[in-house]
Amino acid sequence: MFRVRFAPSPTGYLHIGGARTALFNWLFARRHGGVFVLRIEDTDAERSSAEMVEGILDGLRWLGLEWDEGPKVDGPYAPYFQSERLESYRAMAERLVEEGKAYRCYCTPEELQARRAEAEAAGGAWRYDRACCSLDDETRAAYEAEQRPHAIRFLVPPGSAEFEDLVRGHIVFDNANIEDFVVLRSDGYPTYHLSVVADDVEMKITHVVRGDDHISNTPKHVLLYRAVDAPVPQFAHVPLILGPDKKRLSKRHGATSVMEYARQGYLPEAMVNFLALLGWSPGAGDRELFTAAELTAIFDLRGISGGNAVFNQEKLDWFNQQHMLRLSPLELATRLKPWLEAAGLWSDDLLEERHAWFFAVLELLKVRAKRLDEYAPLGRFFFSDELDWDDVAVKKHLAPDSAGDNLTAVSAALAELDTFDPVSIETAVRATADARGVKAATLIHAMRVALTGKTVSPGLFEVASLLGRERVRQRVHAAIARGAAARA
RNA sequence: GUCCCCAUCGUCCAGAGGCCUAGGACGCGGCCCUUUCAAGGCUGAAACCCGGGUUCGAAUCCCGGUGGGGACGCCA
Repeated sequence: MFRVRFAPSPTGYLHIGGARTALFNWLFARRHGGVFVLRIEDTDAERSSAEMVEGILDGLRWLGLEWDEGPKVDGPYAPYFQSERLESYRAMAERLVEEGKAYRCYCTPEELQARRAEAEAAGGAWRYDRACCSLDDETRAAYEAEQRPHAIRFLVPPGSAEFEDLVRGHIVFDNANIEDFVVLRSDGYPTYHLSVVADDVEMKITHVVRGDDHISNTPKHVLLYRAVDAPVPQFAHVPLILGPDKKRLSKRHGATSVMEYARQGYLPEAMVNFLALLGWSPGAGDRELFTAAELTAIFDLRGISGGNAVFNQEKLDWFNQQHMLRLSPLELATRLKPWLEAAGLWSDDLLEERHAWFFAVLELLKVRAKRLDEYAPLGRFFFSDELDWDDVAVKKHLAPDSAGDNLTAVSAALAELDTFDPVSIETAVRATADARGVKAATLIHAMRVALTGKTVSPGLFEVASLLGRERVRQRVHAAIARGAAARA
């Protein structure tokens, strides 16, 4: 049974990179019938907050990445907050000290910083000098007697740390390049290295799928696994997501929080599809559009590419539109509700007695919208009689001398229609154009401005049909007046 | 600076020695459709970082260089 985990630190919202890591873990678990664990790494009390935990949970829920064990779900290895598992880390650290695999370090952060700065000024890379490793018994006893605060450092053994990475292959680090890292801070809290390993061991994690930025931490982890005699899990380090400038994606690049995209009108299914294909490929075939369910059926770690990937919002837009196009009318309508409400265009009968009309409207709008936020501005004229007039359009299509007569004629022709469907309307408009010796386009453009206030809209005949005979009549007449006013 | 990772169109990917005249997608250009804008169809421009090997044959394997990224915290 495969067990994977996503282990975010609640020091910020769920960002794009974390979301993709979570997605890969989730897909891997679902693909192999494994368990997806969510563990909150809140051992940095200073920077962690409950609010951020909620933010991360919201992000995961929005994406649909439900976890099998973790906050609010629980499981055999609860609790899933590291701040509630401190005893376990302390025990592991003490065990390492007892076994001579770690030692107490009495150097203060200030001293270390000074020594580090000194070494760097001299042009060398600083590595802890093991000052406290070779303390004589007397000094050590004295320190202990006065209960001097101390951290616990792992004693890096000679040799090398190597591991098999599922996406990179064999990776070797010379232990000489690894310093005696702190595993337990002087305040009794574990550092990341200790807590991840301790938890991954206890939670029986079999595959660690995480960002590339952890690759240089991995040898430390391997050393810890060995020190406590635990089986080393499989690692898979996935490439990072970069901004357009090829730098690691960060706030500088604009929206990086997943929920920010939700607020911008993106669909979670589009985000999932897009993220899945950022750094991963199903291999053969040219298909790019997938649902989450489809992805869980084909996801394979072997399809992860080696190089970093640049986040391309234009492609996200495309995915978003494609997924919107595939939503059922009811589903689309449901997602749109908050947006139309915010625009003051919503009313409950849109999903009740007027649903057929509403769905038809959405059908016309959805090929023109890339995001959910675009429906209201695009289709406002369907829902409200207060048109947002484009002055240039009025001047061009309504103000000309012939415009009034043209519209009057069209209006008269439409009034004769038995049925107010697109085909009948089109026939009537074209016939009117012929009768008046003008191009149909002239009437169509004037009609469009009359009905929508703008020069851009869905097909005029569909628009007119959906607006209905009465509203069309009223708007055309209002437009004639407006045109006359603009002329004067 | 040290260590590690990576390297195919502008971007995301395909390519696991001959199938490559290097394929798809986004974006960009053109054409078609057409009442505008989209969507859709067709189509064009656009890449194997460089240098050495190995091989009958290399985008694919090896070495070096260059370039990019990441890590070097009592952050995670």
